[in-house]
Amino acid sequence: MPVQKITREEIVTKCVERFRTHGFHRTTMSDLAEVCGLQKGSFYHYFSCKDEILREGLVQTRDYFAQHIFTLAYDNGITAKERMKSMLDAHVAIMLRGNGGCLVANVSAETLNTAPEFMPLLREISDRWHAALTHIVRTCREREEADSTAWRIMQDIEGAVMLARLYDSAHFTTEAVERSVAYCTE
Amino acid sequence: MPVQKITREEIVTKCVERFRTHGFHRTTMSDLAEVCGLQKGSFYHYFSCKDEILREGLVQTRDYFAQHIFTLAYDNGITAKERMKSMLDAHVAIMLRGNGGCLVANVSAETLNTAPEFMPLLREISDRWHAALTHIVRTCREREEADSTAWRIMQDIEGAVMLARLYDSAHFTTEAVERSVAYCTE
Amino acid sequence: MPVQKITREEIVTKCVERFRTHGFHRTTMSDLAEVCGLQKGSFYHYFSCKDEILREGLVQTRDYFAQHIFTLAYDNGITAKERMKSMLDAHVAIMLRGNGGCLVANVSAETLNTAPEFMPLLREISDRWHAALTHIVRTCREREEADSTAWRIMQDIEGAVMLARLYDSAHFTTEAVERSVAYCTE
Amino acid sequence: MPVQKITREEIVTKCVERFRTHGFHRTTMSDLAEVCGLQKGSFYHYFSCKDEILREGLVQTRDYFAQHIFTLAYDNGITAKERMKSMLDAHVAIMLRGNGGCLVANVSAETLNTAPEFMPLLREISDRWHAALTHIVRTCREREEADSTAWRIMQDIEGAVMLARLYDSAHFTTEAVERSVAYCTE
DNA sequence: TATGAATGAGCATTCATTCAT
DNA sequence: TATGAATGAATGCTCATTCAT
Repeated sequence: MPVQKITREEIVTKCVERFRTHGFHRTTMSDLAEVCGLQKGSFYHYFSCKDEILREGLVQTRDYFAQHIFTLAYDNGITAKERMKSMLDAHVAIMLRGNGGCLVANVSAETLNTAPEFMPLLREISDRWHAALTHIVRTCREREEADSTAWRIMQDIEGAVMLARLYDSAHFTTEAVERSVAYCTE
Repeated sequence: MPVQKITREEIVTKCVERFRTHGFHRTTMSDLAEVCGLQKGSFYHYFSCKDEILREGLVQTRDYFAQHIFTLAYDNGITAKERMKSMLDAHVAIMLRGNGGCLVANVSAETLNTAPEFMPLLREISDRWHAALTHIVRTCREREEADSTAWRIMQDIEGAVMLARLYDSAHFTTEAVERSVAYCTE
Repeated sequence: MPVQKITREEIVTKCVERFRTHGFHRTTMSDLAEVCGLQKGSFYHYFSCKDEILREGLVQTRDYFAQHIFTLAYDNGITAKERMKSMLDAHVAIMLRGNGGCLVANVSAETLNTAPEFMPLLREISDRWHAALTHIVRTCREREEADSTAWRIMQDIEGAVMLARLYDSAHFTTEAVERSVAYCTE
Repeated sequence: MPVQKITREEIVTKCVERFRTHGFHRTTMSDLAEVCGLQKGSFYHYFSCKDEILREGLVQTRDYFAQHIFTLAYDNGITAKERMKSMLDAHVAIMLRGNGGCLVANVSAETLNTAPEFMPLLREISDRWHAALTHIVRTCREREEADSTAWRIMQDIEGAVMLARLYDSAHFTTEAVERSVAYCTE
């Protein structure tokens, strides 16, 4: 029996990273094959089509963030400020990797009007980020204000990531994180 | 000669709008032809390639914003608050048209890593927006603070537009504009 | 009335020269327009199609050679050697111009199997060259030998022009002309 | 995987034959596909572009001639006359096949001024032919004379092939071969 | 499961030709 | 006569997908 070179999960990870940095439509199945060290034809044993790879990539991203990033918001051992900083730093680091930007923002830009089937997943990732931020901000704000502050932070970070890519400078995100941390009094 | 059906400027306007709402790579020359009421081949009388249409679209957008949107920042007859509101309202209205989002953000997402030749134009549009915002904020803030506040407003608006598309709701942008106006005291 | 910028004859001259140096199929109507300082559409007032330009170019070439090159063979004031030399020198100079090669050879290569309608004209030019050479060689050879010597000279010259282009060196033609002159024993 | 219908080598053989008989620019990818019994798109598994097919065709031709035609010049078992005759007969038979002419001459005519990247390969084929001819002629001539005689033979043959196509008659080549054989005394 | 040759619809682009002015 | 915008068929090429092995 042939050795399984690469797991389905690893394939999805590499593909979604390529989508994030190079765009969905600009990435060919050949690109994905090369990135994964597979042959083009082999992909169709794992996935029925290119769209499915993106769909699964979004699912994996949603779950990864839920387990490894957004959980930082619920760590009761540290202060709200500390949680905010560690969570956003981790998130931003992923977004800036390879100057690729935010997967949700990029996929939204490419698909919202032409392939709306990805919208629910994109919203889900976004919703969970919002929930994590709200949870942190609730330590020092009323429910309603915490809710809108969380959106505001998301907007600030997303805008910062966009500018960080455009101007090739991390200071936009650094300051956006600082501002976000500052919302947490105490 | 056959009557000119459509001016070069009109073509660019229609094409760039298509790029904004449907993405550059997802838009085919056939799409553009249909949008403009021309045959595919006729495009090559006006432009040497698809990239050139985008490039010219960005130039046109830059100039349009410089003349019709960012000038609102320099209107001395009204207050800073009023200028901020009218400028951002006009800008946001364009971005939300057809649920297409921000041209600069969308084109950046699609091309920054794969076709960096568009970066200078994208930055130029962004720079001019920043200059206009800075000019307004200077009425009530020191130079340095005005500068960083302008970036912050841009991030807030860009993030708001992204969320407005994703959630199909204008309240993100409405509130971002309100917040931006509120930076202007008096 | 608009000034006639360029005569039909001049147009044909410039076009056929382009065909000779760049090939018939590699030359576009736009190329021809540029070479002639005309607009593309204007060509169709002079010629019904691209093929017609070539056809007329071959006719013009045939007549030009008959009047200006091959007549040198019939100049009774000078020796056979001198006639051979002056005629071939003039002919070769035209062939090597712009490293373009022999029009008849080039058009033959491109069209003989795909557009045989040009064959009669190509043969006609060739026939007249052969007749001129035969006339010179007859001064010192029997009819039959003169005839075959003329063909032999043509082959030598055509091959020399081909090699002169390939190796970018005129010595092939120089020597072929010398050999041809040497056939004439006064 | 689907059985390989045709080897890369067979594809190149069929394509280059088409280029020789119909010209490079007059041959479309659809023509090549039809000739090879493939779909247009399938070609791009083997070659990156049309030019590459020609390039490889020239390489294959160079190697084929080196192994099957020019080697006849070095056969010590037979006389120089016999070697000259067998080599040129084989060569000419290939050139006259399908009334296509000489590949080197035809490709030179079409590409020397517009796509000079093929020149080195064209020269290489020509050089090897010259070397083979020189080797034969050396049996009865001094080095320098043998060298120029070899060029002379090439010119005679190339010119003969051109005329054979134009007049649809093999007698030009037959006599050119006879003349070439006659250069070998003894 | 894995391959990679093959597909065929579709892409950006070219170009000879048309035609209203 | 001259234009040049417009055409549309055709070109070289791409790419997601299929499938026999």
